[in-house]
Amino acid sequence: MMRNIFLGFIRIHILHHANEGDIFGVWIMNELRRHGYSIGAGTLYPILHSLEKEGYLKRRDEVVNGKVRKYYRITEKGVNALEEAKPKIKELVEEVI
Amino acid sequence: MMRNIFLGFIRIHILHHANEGDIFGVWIMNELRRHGYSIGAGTLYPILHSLEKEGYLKRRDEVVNGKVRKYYRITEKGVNALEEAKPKIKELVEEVI
DNA sequence: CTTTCAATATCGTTAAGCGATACTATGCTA
DNA sequence: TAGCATAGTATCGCTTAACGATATTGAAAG
Repeated sequence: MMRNIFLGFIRIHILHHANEGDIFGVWIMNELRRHGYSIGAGTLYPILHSLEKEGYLKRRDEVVNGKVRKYYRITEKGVNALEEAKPKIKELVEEVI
Repeated sequence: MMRNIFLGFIRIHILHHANEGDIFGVWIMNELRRHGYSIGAGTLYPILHSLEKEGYLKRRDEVVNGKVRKYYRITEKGVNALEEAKPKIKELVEEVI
């Protein structure tokens, strides 16, 4: 029951965090686990790729501690999508809560 | 983007309405359309069936205008699930909004 | 007993989620 | 400079969910 909702929300959460700073796959997985949710790599990475492909995120490769990380940051299009989504989500949630 | 979120929410919406009164398939479809969302029969009915099977809803058949309707109403288990879900949803949404 | 109609049900296809496993590129060690 | 260890990313194959389209149901009307 909650898993569905969480999954529906995951793209919004990703955009939200990518709006506040640079994020990367493993960081997101940890962040979500901190909040009691978990997502596998096989789910997360395809989502990141599609968000990038659709222009909501942009990618920047960087070497950190000798390992390559793919940092993602929100784009203008992503910001717009996020801002458009917020009131709709609010409406959707407030009816029930 | 919004479709995902809406779909994640649909079970909660169904439970919510089934908590306020008797509901049935077509009514739900219309109710959602009023709010700007749509769901096909091929998606909705399997969801209703599974919610019933898992004990969140109970069904009652009734004849209305010479047609058989399957009315659904929330169960005790459904009420519990709904009440448990609310604060989690709130938390999930408030971080982003 | 045939037709009509609102409503429900399901079939076959497409898309999404997921665990498991493999890959990549760098720094470290010697 | 060859070899190894490791964080992080990528993808394969399977399972489950969403969906449009089409079929089925059963009471009532004629």
